[in-house]
Formats: sequence, C-alpha cells, structure tokens
Amino acid sequence: MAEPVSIKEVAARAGVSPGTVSNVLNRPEKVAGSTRSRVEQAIRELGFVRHGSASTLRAGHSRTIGLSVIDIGNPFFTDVAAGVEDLASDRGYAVILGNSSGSRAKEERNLLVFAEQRVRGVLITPSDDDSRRLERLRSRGISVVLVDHPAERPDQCAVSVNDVMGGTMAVSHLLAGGAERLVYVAGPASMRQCGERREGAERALAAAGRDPAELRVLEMPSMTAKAGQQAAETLVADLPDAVFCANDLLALGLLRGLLQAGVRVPEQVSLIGYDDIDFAAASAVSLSSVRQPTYQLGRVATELLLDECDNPNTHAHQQIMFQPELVIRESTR
Amino acid sequence: MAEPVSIKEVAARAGVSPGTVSNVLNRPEKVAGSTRSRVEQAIRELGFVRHGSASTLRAGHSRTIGLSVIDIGNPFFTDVAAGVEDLASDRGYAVILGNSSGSRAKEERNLLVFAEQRVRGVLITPSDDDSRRLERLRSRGISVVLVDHPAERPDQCAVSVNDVMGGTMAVSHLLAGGAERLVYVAGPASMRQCGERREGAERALAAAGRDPAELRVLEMPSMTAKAGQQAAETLVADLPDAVFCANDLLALGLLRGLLQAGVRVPEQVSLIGYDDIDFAAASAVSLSSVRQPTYQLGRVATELLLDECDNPNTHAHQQIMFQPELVIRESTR
DNA sequence: TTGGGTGTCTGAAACGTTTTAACGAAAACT
DNA sequence: AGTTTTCGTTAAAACGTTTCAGACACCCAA
Repeated sequence: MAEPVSIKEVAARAGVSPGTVSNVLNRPEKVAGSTRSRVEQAIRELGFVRHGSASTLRAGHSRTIGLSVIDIGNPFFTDVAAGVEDLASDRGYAVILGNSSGSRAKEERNLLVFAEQRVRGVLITPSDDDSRRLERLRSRGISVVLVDHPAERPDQCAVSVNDVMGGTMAVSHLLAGGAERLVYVAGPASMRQCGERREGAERALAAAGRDPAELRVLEMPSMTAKAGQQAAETLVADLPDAVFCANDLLALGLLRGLLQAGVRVPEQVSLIGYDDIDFAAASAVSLSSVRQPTYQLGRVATELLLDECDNPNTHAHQQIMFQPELVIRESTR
Repeated sequence: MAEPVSIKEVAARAGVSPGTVSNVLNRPEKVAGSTRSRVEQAIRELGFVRHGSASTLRAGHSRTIGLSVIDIGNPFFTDVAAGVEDLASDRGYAVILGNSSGSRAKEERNLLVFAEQRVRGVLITPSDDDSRRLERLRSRGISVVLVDHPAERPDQCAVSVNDVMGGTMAVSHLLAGGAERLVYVAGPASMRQCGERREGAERALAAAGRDPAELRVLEMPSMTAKAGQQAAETLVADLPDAVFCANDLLALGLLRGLLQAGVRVPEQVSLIGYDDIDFAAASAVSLSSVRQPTYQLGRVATELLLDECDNPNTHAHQQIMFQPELVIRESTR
C-alpha cells in the first residue's frame, strides 16, 4: 500500500517550493509555463491527488454540497438528484446524499453531518415547515437553497413548482369529467406539498360553484405505493367516483388496489396522480397526472446554490416557481 | 454570521485543555464524569460542531464513503442506494454519491473526487470490467467493495446476485410457456450483467435440448425505458414470440412500445424483465421478472465495507452471491 | 545610475483537530 | 514510610494544504 504523496514531494521532485505547486493547482495562470509543466509532470509521475480535507481546512470552504431529500425511492426525488449530481459534478463539486425518509430526526442528523463536513451549501426539500434548523445552518455560513419548497423569506433562494395551481388543474380536470364524489388521498398533513395541492383542489371546487368542504380527504402516513394500496382498501368500502392522489406513487398503489378489488378505472373511478413520474405512463391503466420539471428543478437549484457560494457579493437571491402541466391519459374520464 | 466555534473555545469555556475536549468527543470513557459533563455543557452552549476536515486531516481517515452507481434513475440502484444510506447513516458515515451514467469518463471522475475527499471506502457497481482503476484506489488505502459484481480476486469483498442463474430462470420459464422464437434485449455488451444473463439464457436453451445460437440478441446502447421502446420498433418488423429483457426498464419500455403497435402481451409475445422493480407489478400488463434482493445488496455491501475499514486486521474478505427469484405475473404465458 | 515596475517564486505561518509523551496526584501495594 | 500503579489531564507536535508578505531577477524609464 503506497503512502499517499503530498504536495511537498511533488515540490521536491519538480525542484520548486510547495507554494508553487499549490499555485499550479489553484491559479495556473500565475506560474510560468516552464515551471508549470515541470510541476504537472511531477504530479503525473507521482500520481499525486490533492488532499481535499487539508485544502478545506486551510481554505475555509469545501467543494462539496449536501443534498437532503425526503424519499430516495421516489422517482421524483431521483430525477431531482440526477439534475443536482450532473451539474455539481460538472463544476467539480461532490454531492453528499442524505435521505430523511420523512423523519424529522433523520433530517436533523443529515444536517449535522453536512455541518461537520463543512459543505459549501445545502439543497434541501424540508419535510416540514420548521425553518429554525435551516437558520442554524445559515448562521454557520452554509448557503441553503430550498428545493420544491417556496422561500420563507426574501433573503434566500428557493426553487419550487406551483402546487396550488397543480391541485386546481387536477381537480378541475376531474370535475370536467363529471366527478361528483371526490376524494383527495394525501400524505402527512405536515407536508406543505400536500396542503397546497389540497388548497388547489378546493379552489377548483369553489370555481365550479361547489362547496370546497365536499372534498373528502384521506390522509396516509406516507406517500408510497404501499400506502396507496392501503388507501384502496379504505376507499372500496365507500367508493367515490373520482380520486386525486398527492403523488404518483400513491396513485399507482391505489390503482393497483382498486383493480384487484375489481373496480374499473376510469369507468367507476376517475384517478389522477401528481409528479408524472416515468412509470405513470406505463401503468396498468396509464395514469393521468400533473407534470413537474423535476430534473430542471434539481439543476436550477444547484445553479443558484453554486452562484451563491462562488459570487457571494454579486449574488441575488431568487425565488423561482415553475408551472406544472396537466397530462391526461387513460385513468381519467 | 457567527464565526464557527472551535475546540479551543470549548476548552476555554469548560476550563480544560483542547486535548480533553477531543477525548470527550472520541473516547468519553477516558475522562472523568464531572469534567465530561462540564465539557458537554460547553459544547451545547456554544453550539460546537466538530470540523470534519480537520479531524480527517489529523486522524488520517474520514467518516465518508463513496457510492458510484451506473444509473441513479433506475429503481434498482435507488433501492441499493437506500440500503447503503440507511446503514451508513446509522454508523455515522456520510455517503458521497456519484452517478456514472454508464460513462467510463464520468466514473473515472467520480473516483477521483472520492480519492480527493479521502473517503474511507468506495462502493461501486463498475460499468465495465477494467479493474485497474480500482487497484489504484486500493493502493491508496481506500477499501473497495464491488456491488452487483462478483469479485475479480479473492482479496476483495463483493456482493452480487447470480446473474447466470437469473438468465436461466427467465428463459426456462419462457420455454416452458412454449416459446419458439426467442429474443434477448440487452444493454451494452461491455456490461457484465448483460453478458451473464445472456449466458444463463443460452444455458436454458441448451438444457431444453435446443441450440443456444437460436437466441436472437438485440443490443441497445442503454438500459432505459426509452431504449426499450426503441427496441419495440425494431421487433415489430419481425415479431418473436418471447422476449427476455436485461432489465425491467427495458421491459417496461418495450411493453409500452408493443402495446402501442397493437401487439398483444402475452398472447402474441411473452415478455419477462429483470430486477423486479416496484413498478413491474403495476404496469399495463403486470410484468414477470427476476427479483433481486436490492436493498439487502446495498446494506450488506456497506456492512462489509465498514467492517473492512474499522477492523482491518480481523476483517475477512467475503464474496457474497445472492440467488435471484422468479416472479411470474401476467406478461408471460 | 537610480528608481520603480513586473513577473515569478519562496518560506513560514496558519487552519482545527488528534495523538503522544509526560506529568502530578491520588490510590494501592510492600 | 516508601514504592509502584492508576487515573486524569496537559502541552506540543503533527496532518497537508493555502496564503501572504516578501525576495529576487529582470527590464524600462528617467
């Protein structure tokens, strides 16, 4: 096992001082061509790899960002993560992944890890609206960009999608199909997305001249396919004629549960999901859904974060809100 | 923006030396109860968070591991990642995520980042069989555990699933259903998984007294749903009666393409995938597949890696091979 | 000839931990 | 009482970078 080679040994072999090697690494334009190539050759010959921790310690900042998502098993977050990873990697940043699984404690632990690693910034889809934790990070000099969550204050960056509008789109579409008895299958009430999509749903009812209180809400403990299937068990007892699910995972699980119980979709029940994950188009009855620009969400969020890190003085905080898009397939009348 | 607080300030406030604070952090049993609680209080009051880079620099090893996957958009890898993250997080390790997207260059770049970060170890599903890169890591003292890839040498850990057997299972099942004209839709030939599943398929043919050369192979440039849909366009021109896809993403895309072209599954074409991702059960025609213990794969690999890191002397390298499981649904006769 | 640039490189001091040898005090043995 | 052990603590030396004030050589203008 070869001993790791340090900048000093490179310097020795190239016949220069360690400071010069550092310059070759960090501001190559400052060093004369001949010296530079000599150093570069030494680096190659010795297989030198910069010690990131030493660099971070001295320079005061790292080349890593933290990404905290709610459910890595959800293609929505996977797509976001792909956007983040692509751009971060292009810019030479490493991504530390944290999966909160919807647990506040786990999220807290992830943030602690990020703080210990002195990440340059954090991208987070918070699992609830408690902003104190994020304040704590910011007070440590770690930039935070909210992903799929609107900004709580103007002095921060956030990238989100208009969930109220998405909810309205979904339910308006169901109503247009003749929906009478509507159910909204939601995730935990603490999740902002669920609340806003619900509000959008209620607005759609109101806009159609109906009482928003008509909307029956079924709250599930998690937003997974399994939870969707459980929801189906509840619903078959008192079948609605239209269901809006807070995400596609719930919708796919629900769809499966309904079909297994012999319920016809969309004839008996009109069903629409949210996110338009890739698999929505391939399901037993292809799923109508509300599309979000997921990959883009991750990419833009990363762009904002890196800009905030690299140009702290010129950086202007931005709150970007994308618009969702209705995708109609077979599962709705 | 509060200045970050160091161990020294904690020491000052608690009236002890920095060394003692370090002991409280790393070997609390070595310090007297009263001193310890005094230090712990100071830590809490000042909001001290250990500087991971400084710690790494001095201690010579970090609390991070690198995870390099081929396609973060594939639920197979997502499940693996979930297993990795869960365990790593439990043990206080951070996970640096690298997505190679099947590109050798990108994989190389990820490994470089891992080396710079001085990760404690690397979990990797290599995108090809070039082992030199991994040797280079190991020679730097970074443990490597192969995920979903058998070991190339006995002195390394690897966790995989028997792909030859999986291929045999799949094709035997197709043959039992009366398959005559078989196609294997594969990913890039450089991927070991594709090759081994193919070998398994050929063995199944041989075992049935047929010529393995009968197996028509359609090689796609990537293993995604999109590629599967393209494969469908090729296949409809000369329709086989049974198709084995190298993974479920290909199979789902292919299924979609076939159905759109008016081909009935399984009546005209029997179709089986590989991985048994969650969405396989929910597709238009629910997909028969070969199940792999994905989450477990990630967890066990992490277990091995951390054992190798934490107990380098007692650690015994292990090559674990799980057995796949045939899951029969509607897409096969 | 002097004075001031300019371009290139050096040396040493930091950054915040961990680790080690050494120390004093108290406890446990002769 | 004297000696050894044990316990708890400390001071100082690393770890590998980056940074910054300066040094040195060279050239140009005055």
